[in-house]
Amino acid sequence: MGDIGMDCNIGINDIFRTHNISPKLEINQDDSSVLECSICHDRAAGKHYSVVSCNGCKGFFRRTIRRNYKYTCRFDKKCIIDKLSRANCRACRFDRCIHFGMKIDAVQNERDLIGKRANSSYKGGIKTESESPPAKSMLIHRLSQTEFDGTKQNWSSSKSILMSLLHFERKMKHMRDTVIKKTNEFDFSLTSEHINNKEDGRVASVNDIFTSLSATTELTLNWAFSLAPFAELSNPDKVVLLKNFAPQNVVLCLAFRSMANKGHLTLLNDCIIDNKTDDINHGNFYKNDCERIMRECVDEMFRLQVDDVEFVALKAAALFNNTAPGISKEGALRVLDIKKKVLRALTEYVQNKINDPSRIGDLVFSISSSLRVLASSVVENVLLSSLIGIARMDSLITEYILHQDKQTDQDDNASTNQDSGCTSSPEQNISPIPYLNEHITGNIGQMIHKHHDKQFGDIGGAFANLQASNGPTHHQHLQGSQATYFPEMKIDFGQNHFRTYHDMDMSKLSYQHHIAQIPNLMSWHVGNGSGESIGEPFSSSASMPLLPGNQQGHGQF
Amino acid sequence: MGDIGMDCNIGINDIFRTHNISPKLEINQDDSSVLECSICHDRAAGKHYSVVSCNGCKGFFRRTIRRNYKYTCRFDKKCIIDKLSRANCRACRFDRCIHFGMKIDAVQNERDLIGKRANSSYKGGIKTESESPPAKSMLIHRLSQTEFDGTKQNWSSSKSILMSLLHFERKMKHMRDTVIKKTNEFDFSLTSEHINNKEDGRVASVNDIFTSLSATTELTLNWAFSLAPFAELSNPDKVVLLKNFAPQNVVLCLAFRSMANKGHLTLLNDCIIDNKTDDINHGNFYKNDCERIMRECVDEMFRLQVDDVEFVALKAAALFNNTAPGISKEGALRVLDIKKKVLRALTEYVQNKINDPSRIGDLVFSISSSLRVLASSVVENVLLSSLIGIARMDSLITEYILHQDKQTDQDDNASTNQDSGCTSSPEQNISPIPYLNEHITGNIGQMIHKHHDKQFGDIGGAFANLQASNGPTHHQHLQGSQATYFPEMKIDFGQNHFRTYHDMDMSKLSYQHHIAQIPNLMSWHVGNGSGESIGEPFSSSASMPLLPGNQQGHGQF
DNA sequence: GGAACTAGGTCAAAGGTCAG
DNA sequence: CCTGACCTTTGACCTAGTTC
Repeated sequence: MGDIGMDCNIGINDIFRTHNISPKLEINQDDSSVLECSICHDRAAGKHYSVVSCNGCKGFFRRTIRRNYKYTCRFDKKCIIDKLSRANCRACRFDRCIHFGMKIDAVQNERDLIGKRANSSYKGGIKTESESPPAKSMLIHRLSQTEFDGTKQNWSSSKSILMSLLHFERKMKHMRDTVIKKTNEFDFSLTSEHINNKEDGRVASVNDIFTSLSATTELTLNWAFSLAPFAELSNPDKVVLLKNFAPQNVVLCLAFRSMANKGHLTLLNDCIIDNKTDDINHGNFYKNDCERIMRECVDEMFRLQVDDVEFVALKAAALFNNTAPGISKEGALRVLDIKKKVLRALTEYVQNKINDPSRIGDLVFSISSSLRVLASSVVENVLLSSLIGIARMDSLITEYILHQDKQTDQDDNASTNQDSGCTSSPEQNISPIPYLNEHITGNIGQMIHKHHDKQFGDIGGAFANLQASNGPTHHQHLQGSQATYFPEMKIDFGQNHFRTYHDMDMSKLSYQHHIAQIPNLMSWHVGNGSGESIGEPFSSSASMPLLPGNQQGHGQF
Repeated sequence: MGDIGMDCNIGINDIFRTHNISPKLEINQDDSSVLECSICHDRAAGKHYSVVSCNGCKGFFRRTIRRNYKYTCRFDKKCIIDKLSRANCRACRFDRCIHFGMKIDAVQNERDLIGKRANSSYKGGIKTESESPPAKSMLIHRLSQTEFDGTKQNWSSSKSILMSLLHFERKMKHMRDTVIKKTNEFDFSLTSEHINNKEDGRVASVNDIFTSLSATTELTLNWAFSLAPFAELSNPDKVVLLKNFAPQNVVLCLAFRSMANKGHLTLLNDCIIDNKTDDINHGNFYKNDCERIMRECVDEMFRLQVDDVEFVALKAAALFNNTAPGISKEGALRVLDIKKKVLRALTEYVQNKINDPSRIGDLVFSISSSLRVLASSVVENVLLSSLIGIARMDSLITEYILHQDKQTDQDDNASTNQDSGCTSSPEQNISPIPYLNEHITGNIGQMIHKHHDKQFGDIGGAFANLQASNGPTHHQHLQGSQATYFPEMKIDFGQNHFRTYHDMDMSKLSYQHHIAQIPNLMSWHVGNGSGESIGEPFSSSASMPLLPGNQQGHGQF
């Protein structure tokens, strides 16, 4: 209390000053929620005792003065005062009130009881259900309505960071249906699929999987671009971060969404992937990933009971990855700064939330350690799905999950009908960074992914020779109607698959000789269920011991 | 929505806002004011944590959450909870609290003191404050002095955990030279190598790389078995954890050892791998991994200035992975408990060491997020090295890095001369867990890794045909003395390589048809630098745009 | 008169206390 | 040590007085 003297220059000046600085400008420009309490960074409710402050600090100051409380800090007078911790140390909170200029004299004496609502009308009438929902829904309404214009986001305090993240998370949720609907217009699947219902919901088809993947990616982009610190990065850095982050986000969101489930994953469009029952549509192709994501991520999230705040913070930490391959030096520094802030906010939140000193480490370690490795697995699956011809990809998946730069130098018309709005903005100023897709972790994946050589014909020929020299016994499926991914091969390839080839813009991405390396996979995955697929390369059940289930057995094998 | 769960979206606000949702509906519904506690039917004192409840249950719930108590019912989880018996079974009482909807998130963190106890006896807060500074400086001192004998290990307190870990870390360091010397007796390399010195030290040969890999693995096993909580696990669980951990540990130790370096990695035997200059021995095979490990791990460790304590704690957290594939349920629980203790110890250490609230999150996130993905990349590299014939593996690498179960039904004598003492113990009681090598993350790697088919001869033949059909121009290096990995091929394979084949026990692991799929990779990686390597499959610099640097240009290409 | 502010007050539901 | 009756503080929401 001794330092009150410093701020005792209250008087006529202050009265004038209040008016002069009146922040009307900000208020009507944006929503009032932008104003932040000087003392604790909570949302302010206007000026109180000359200081922009929240209701809590207002009441606290009034009570303190009225009742002449004296506080003593039990620590070293440096307590952090934010929304979560402001009640922890009243001495430091009051210090801040004084420091930021709350006027003791502005606290008036107790008034006469004005209690018009004395005990009867207020309680019964007002609070019964009819009025309390408006109050709450107003907040949510305002949160979801408020348009953060980027300049107004406050990323300085832990609290405001988490609030921003939560806000935009909520916003993305609202966009979900719209995005899914739009994405649904694109047909990802290349095979006819059975619709399959279980007690938990509709079992995901290949189309469902890729629709959810694409929609998740679109939401991810929207989300990232809403975040002020992200928007301030250079365009190349934005792309680098997004490419690095998008696959991880797929895993993260999938896991979080599936947290409460028992034994299945719930896709963005509410379809489920079950790792227990066999799936006739995708032949257990995704089961392995599914099992891993559940064991390493979903179960861990469930064990930890990860909440919304922790989820958004981990998400942001993964986005702002200062070691993302290809990031600029300045970008790395800025990104690191943000990452640290986010993780600091998470730490403070977790430690305030629960008195469990092991939680922060457990949470961060358990989730982050599996995130990238799972993401890389998912990416490889997607890559395989496209190579093998299970599904075709839209531009979003191609660019942000498979990390294939879009090029426009050649004729491709198949991929033009499906540009999703938000992708255009990040793409305009991209410099040609040599990008390593590190989600395809190892050498094998990377080799398949990266090499753009020009020996298509050569390898294609080698491949053809391989087939020829082995004779029909082992590889005769390649002569069936499904066997066609190489225009050069000229072996009865159907229109359908030719289109696939173009849709994926594979001619520019030069996976050709690698495709040549996985002929078996092609026949394994393509065109089952039609009854006429020929030549399973893994001809006996013993040959595929690691894909359990009954994907053998269709056709005549 | 259904997306993130309606009740999960507790924002920070909600912690303080719970009381807004307070419709007094129940009041007039019941007679006068005799509200009844939902949990124990005692007289309620209003709503608490969203549930109409009595003061007792309110306080009980708050204490349980605050202090993170875990209860176990001694009976059959059906205990009656009423006013008289509510204190009899905490587990069932807490169950009812949860069941009737008490919100964990509504429990706030501790607040400032309000009452009278300030005068004398209260000890909260002050106690830890005054004791922690000595603990900090003393810790390191005592850690470096204390001698543990294994049976006396104390894993209950944070301090003692870190001391144990530091102690055994130091012990491993002392064993280094011995282990390296022993490992050196085995010749890993299959090619003649040039010895190359740079200002920083000797450039690692292939032999150096695998010697260090094997020696690191051996030290890892020794280290793990020294740890009391590890030793108490079942043998199968030990193996599961070690297989999961060993590759990560390779990355972790490599990065930590190289932390102070600028631009190169230092192997266990002090040789260096430089990612800048070309290396004629391994033809830049490892450069990509090297670059990634440096950027994602070494640089981050340097930035964070990770110290010994933090290092050992992260190591232990990675070892005690409760989601390791194949772990038993009981094992997972025990391992989780240890992991949490370790991470708690790390958290406390970091927060005592430095007043930087962001550090713990930054440290754990930055290191753990890249660990597994890097490890999987290294594993794939090792796998490729052995498949391609760059090097042969000893039993340690085969088992703990490549995760290939040893089998003894066939004749192999080459691997008997190098069993390293500690490996025998975990192996005796291993039940045949189907083990998925998750370090080879994606489908591509997993397919290569997992399929045990019986088509060796067939595919081997296919491979031979491929070589033949391509003619000598492209693959003729395979006909050099190094070119022999398939006994069936009968192309001049030397005794040495026959032994390699047996060492790896490849006949059981059947990578064969996949090997057939990567012929190009072999010629790319093998045997360049000798001046006579012919037929780089990636023939122009434009063909490998994603490996920046100057690795093109050796040989005549 | 009324919109915008900022004093004031209210009270459910957080918190803490400390004998038992 | 935990319990729980009892007390204090908090802060979202509301009213009212003042100014423009």
